[in-house]
Amino acid sequence: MLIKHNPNQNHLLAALPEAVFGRLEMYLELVPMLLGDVLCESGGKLNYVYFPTTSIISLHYILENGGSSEFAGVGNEGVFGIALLMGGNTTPSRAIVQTGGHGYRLKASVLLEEFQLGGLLQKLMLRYTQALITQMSQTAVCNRHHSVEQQLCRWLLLTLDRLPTNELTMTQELIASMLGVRREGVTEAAGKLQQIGYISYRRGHITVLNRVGLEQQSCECYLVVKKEFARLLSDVHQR
Amino acid sequence: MLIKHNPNQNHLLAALPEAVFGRLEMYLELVPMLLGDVLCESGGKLNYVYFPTTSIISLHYILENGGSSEFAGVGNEGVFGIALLMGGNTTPSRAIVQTGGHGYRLKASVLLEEFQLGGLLQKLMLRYTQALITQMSQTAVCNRHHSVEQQLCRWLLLTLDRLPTNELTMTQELIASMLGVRREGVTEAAGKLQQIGYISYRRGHITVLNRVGLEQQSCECYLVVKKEFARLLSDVHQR
DNA sequence: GTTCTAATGTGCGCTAGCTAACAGAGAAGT
DNA sequence: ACTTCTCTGTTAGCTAGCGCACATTAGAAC
Repeated sequence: MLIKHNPNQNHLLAALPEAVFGRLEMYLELVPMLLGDVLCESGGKLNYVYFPTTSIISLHYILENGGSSEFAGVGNEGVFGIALLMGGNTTPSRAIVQTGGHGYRLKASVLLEEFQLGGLLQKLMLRYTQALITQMSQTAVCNRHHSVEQQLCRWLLLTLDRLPTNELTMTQELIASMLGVRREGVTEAAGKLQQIGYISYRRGHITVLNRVGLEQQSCECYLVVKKEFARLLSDVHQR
Repeated sequence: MLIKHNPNQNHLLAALPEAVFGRLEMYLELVPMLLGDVLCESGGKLNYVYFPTTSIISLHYILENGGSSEFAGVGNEGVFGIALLMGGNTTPSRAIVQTGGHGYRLKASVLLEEFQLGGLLQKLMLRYTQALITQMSQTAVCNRHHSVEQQLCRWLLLTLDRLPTNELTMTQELIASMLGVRREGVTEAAGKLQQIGYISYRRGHITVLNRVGLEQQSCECYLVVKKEFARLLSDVHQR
């Protein structure tokens, strides 16, 4: 099975002007990213930034008592490793591969050098940073106010937007740890969504049957995030 | 009553090298910031960035159903208006004055111009952005996992760190809208804290009597945020 | 096919926080 | 002093989600 990989599968890389991309191209490494891979531990040093193409990265915080929650996700629309550009080198959170696939990585120093030229790459990265901020703040509010079912819808939709198909490979246990709720809570919510025919699932695989339905069942948070990403990153030039 | 105001009361302004500060100084406007002032509506245009000195700004998101939650606060350690530098010009959130006082504002274009020089101001702003990101992500996790009482402690401590005294002027109603919980929930938690002697309050005024106690009662989130701010912004040169 | 393991289904008691309604008590104005 | 208004205290159900225990079953491994 020969799959064609291409940096342009990542929207940010695809949005770089020819000249910038040319400078970076030779340093881009295609890497397989397996489910569960930890790209960066809490407080760990970041040596690379990652541009997912077919994979999805989840940004988590792990509490002292073992609990955890995702506060942002990164798929083919984005990049993981922003903290490097911000000058922090690390973060108190953990980055883990939530959906296996591929991505391109770039040595920190290479990206940083280009960033400091202050050109379009810088602009693009900053725009993306703001989009990420919106995602985080919305997650904070959503965690406070919305039901597990609403949050599951939001999460499914955001994940779906990053994948080429309408099927995701994902156990309920894993989803629960993303949302920071009990596995049983996810089972219940997912069961409900299956009953009304919006999704169907079997052991580790979820297929979305009715996207519009999910959007209606979801809280407003999904659309807020989606629209903000579109607003911030729509006017960036695509090669 | 003559209070001496000084831009150096804001830590970011104070951290600017002489040369940079010199370029900005003439554009800095001292402005009173009154409790409840809305600096920026959701989706509203940002014309200024604000460097609080004695005031505190709260970043909120207002839900369709009227509910709301703070996802970050900005005091004398920071600046409001980062979205301008990120190139977004606006955000889906609202910025409101949570504690009245003063601050300095700067025309967006002036700061942006200096930012684009790529010097120390840029570095400082990016560092601060990362600290803000930590605050937001921690708020997201905290909202999911911790009790109202723990969150109240966290919030009191973060607010206290931005004020010169150990008294805050703040009704329980207002705190509740910050935390995104019921007013009664705050009454109960505050009552408990008062009973064990950590705070005392009367109609709109809260005095912290035992800071260490609060830290123990609080969830880990307070210290995570505090330490990350220190880590990211400690090595910046202070004039 | 058989076995075994991990994923899912379900039930039960419990608690935190919510809705709602109202009582008491400072503070501020007249 | 008196009124008024806003803040705080308190109560009584109610519900979502939790913790825990255990049953069931799909699918992988052998």
